[in-house]
Amino acid sequence: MVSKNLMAASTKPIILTILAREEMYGYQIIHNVTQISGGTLEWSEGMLYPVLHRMEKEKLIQSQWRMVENGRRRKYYGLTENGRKELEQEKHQWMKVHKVLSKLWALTPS
Amino acid sequence: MVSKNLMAASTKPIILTILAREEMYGYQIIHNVTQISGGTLEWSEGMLYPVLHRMEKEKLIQSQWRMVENGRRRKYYGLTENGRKELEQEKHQWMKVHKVLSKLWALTPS
DNA sequence: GTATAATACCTATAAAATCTAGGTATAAGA
DNA sequence: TCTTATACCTAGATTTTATAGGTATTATAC
Repeated sequence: MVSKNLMAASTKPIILTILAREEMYGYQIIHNVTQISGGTLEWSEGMLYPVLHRMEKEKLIQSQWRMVENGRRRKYYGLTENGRKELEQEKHQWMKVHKVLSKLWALTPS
Repeated sequence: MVSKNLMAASTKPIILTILAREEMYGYQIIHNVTQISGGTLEWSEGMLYPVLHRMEKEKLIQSQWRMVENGRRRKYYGLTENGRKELEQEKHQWMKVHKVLSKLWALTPS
C-alpha cells in the first residue's frame, strides 16, 4: 500500500502516460494500473472517476461514449494536445524531485 | 516550481532524511532544502511549521529548544526511533512508485 | 431460473489538509 | 534609525479527498 500523498502525486502522471499510449475507459484503467504496478497500486472507482472528470474539465483528456457488442456502454478517454504537454511537464517534475531524493539518499548517513 | 501534489508527497521523506543525518531547526531546514535541491524546491515557513508540528505529534520527530550564543532561541528537531522506521518505509514506497513510472515511461510510445 | 459476481458508470457529503496572510520578537547591517 | 534577516507561530477560508453509497447490465454458478 502506498501513502495518500504519494498516491495523489502519481495518479495524474500515470493516467496521462497510460492514455498517451492507448484510449481507455475508467474501469479498464483501474485494472491496467493494478496489473502494471504488480499490485503496488490499487485504485478504487470512487477515487478515479472524480479525477477523470477533473482532468477532462481541465482539458487534459477528452471522453467519448462507445457501445460495445455486448450492449454495454463505455466511456473512453484519450489525451488532448494539452494533455500531452502536461505529461511532459509531469515527467520532468517527477524526475527533478526524484533526483533530489536520490541525492539525499545516496549520501552516507552520519 | 513543483506541483502541489508532488510537493506534498516529497515533503515528509525529505524532512525525515535531512533530520536523520543531523538535527536542525525549521528555518535551517528551509534553507537547506533550497540549497540541496538547487532551487527546485522552495519551501515557505507557513508550509513547513505545521508539518513539523504534525510530525512531532505523530512521534516521528522530537524537538528541543536551544539558546544560541547570540541570544536567539531555536527549536531543534531530531528523528525518533519511529521516525527512522518511517523513513525506511517512505523510501521503499517512493522507489516502488518510481519503478512503476519508470516502467511506463520506458515503453516506446505507440 | 435465480442468485451472485463482475462490469461499468456516477456523486453527495463528511472529514481532512493546505495555503494565505497574517502575527511576534530579536539581531544585524545600512 | 530603519530595513532586512533570523526564527518562530497560527486562525480560518478554501480546497481536496475518502467513504459509502447509488444505478444498470451481463456473465457465471448453482
